[in-house]
Amino acid sequence: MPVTLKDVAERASVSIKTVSNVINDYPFVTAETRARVQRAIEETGYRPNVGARNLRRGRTGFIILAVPELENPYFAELTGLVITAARRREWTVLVEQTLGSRELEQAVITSMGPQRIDAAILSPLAIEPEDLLQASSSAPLVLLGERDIAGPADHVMIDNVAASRTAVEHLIGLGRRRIALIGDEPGKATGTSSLRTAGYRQALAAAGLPYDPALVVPVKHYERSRGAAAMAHLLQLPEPPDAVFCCNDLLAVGAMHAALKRGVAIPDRIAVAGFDDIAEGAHGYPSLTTIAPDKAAIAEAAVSLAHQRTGPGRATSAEPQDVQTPFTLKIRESTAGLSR
Amino acid sequence: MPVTLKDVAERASVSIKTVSNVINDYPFVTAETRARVQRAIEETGYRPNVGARNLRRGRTGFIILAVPELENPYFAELTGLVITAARRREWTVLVEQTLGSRELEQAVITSMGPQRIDAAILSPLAIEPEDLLQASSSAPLVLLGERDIAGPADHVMIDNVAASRTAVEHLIGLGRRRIALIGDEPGKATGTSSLRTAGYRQALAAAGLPYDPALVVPVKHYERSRGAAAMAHLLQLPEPPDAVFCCNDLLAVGAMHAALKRGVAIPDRIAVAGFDDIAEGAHGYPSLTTIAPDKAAIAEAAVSLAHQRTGPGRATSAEPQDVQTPFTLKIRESTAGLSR
DNA sequence: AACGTTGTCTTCAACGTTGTAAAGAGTTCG
DNA sequence: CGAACTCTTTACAACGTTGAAGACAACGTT
Repeated sequence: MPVTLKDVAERASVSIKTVSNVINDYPFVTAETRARVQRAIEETGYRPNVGARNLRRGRTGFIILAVPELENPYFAELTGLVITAARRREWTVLVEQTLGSRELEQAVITSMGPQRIDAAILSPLAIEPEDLLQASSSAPLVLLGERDIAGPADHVMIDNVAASRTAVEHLIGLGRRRIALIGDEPGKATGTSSLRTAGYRQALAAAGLPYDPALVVPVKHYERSRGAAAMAHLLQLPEPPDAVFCCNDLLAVGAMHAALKRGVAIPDRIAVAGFDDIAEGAHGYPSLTTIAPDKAAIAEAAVSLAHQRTGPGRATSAEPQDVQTPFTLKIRESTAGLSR
Repeated sequence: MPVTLKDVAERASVSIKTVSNVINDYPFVTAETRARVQRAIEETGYRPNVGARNLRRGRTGFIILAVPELENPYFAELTGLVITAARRREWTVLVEQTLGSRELEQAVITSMGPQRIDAAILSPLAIEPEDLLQASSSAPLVLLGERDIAGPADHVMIDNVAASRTAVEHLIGLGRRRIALIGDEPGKATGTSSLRTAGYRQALAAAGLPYDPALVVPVKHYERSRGAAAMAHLLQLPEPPDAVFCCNDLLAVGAMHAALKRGVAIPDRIAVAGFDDIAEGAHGYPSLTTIAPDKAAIAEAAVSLAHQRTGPGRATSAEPQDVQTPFTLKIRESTAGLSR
């Protein structure tokens, strides 16, 4: 039987409300009663029932974090950071996996889950701009990723174009001239892949290198096996590339595996760079050069935006806000070479 | 403003309770009223407030899943599976990271988190047997891992001894004779590492191979860098091993990296086997031979046990239950060799 | 001495839901 | 034809909490 306010109140010989007042730091309680109540709380081991409290207060204390899948280490890491950031604001995180399904993402933005929530943070893959408009009436929404979709949602992002340009510039700086890209998604005009592809093209153009569509390999899904297949394809071209920029680290890991399996030395014959900075890349063989978004900053910004929207002054900032978080380029063996 | 029972009731011109009755499939409702209420529910878009419902029902609808860290892909994957299994039972999962801290693990087993919970599933690292006894009064607890700790908790496990014995037997079957182990934890008499070490010793003994303590490398933490350091140590021995069994895949990945970096061919000069079957190992270079626990079965069993304990007949099965889930050995390039 | 002020504590109602019990409307039966 | 039954719906209270407002005492002010 959990201890309730009633139990504490009886033990301290005060009303339930006085105990509540002590707990909520209501000022007009004598030091004497406060001490007595405090003691009763400790003796009984009372802990508030946040469910009941939030019912009364008209909030829920929950936010949803919806990511494509926890199996992707990038999202696993981000999830851990969001949980930590949310706790600082007395929020409990409900983790949801959308598996890239448009329906599941719609369910998140319209707050259709079983639990009521104060806000939602979504890392979108499949939703379309029109989905976003329907969601206006539900809980505040924070999207992770560039604002290429108009709609009533805050955004947290890194500058994907600049980041991928930085990565490709690094490859060019190494003297590479035939640079491929793995991770284009031809069907999608919006979304991460199009931005990263744009950065790739910008870097090529700035260096006066030709854009060769044969070197841009589309993938269906950002997972290791697709990266491997893409690399296999590139290696059998008549003129294979001397460097590959992969739109995320999972693709890069798969690509490296495929290359090594065929005896292609990395970075000697092909340099590889990725995006996300997952631990797997840092500790793989060879270790992976990559763009490292500041994941802690992303988590903190997302939770903070959600918090602002749910606070009392939410009317004031009706305009959707954008927050840009920093990134760095981490140069490792897959481009810089092995240090023996 | 969320829709409540009251809104639906007004629209259907019935009492709140009748709406509740319809929702809960109370049999004595005429088809006519039921239809009218159903329509009102659809028109208003009513969705029950599970928080209020569970407050009234005296349950919470939450279980805690506490894992060391989501960054470990094994736990990330397991977490996803537990969330799915819990949803089938109308449970919402609260994910907690213990980071191997004894205090945080204690907090889980004594239900000290902010939210009330119906049950807890813990993958323990640091708690000691005595911690478990204190927890008897709180929510039902399911532990992931062998019952080497007595206490009032259910257990879900694979046969760690048999599993590691299987892995080492595989190495022996390849003709390896100096087989090292990475991942011993000398201080801990209980826990995963001691069981896996035991399986290792059994396999050696069964094959008539000597047990050489110099080949058993302790680590502080099951992470990639520790595996790399351990492998570096093994390679500089006067008589280095020709195979290594790592107590988990992260250690194995780190170990392989360290070996490859030094130009040691895998599996030609050293074969490597791991434990956990994380995706990273399957797609790394070379791909990792490993023990694959049936993670879906673990998740399902854990949630199912928790469910039994919270059901109405909880008194009947006062005895702690153990469930053993299957595993398989996945043979890949790190022992079988590269297929070009 | 009557009054307002201030501080301290309590009563009451409500958040959204469901279990209990009772009320109302037929039906069946002795 | 009243009693006993069945079916259907409703009123009420309660889960644990907190905001609003009230009760009461002690105090200072005119």
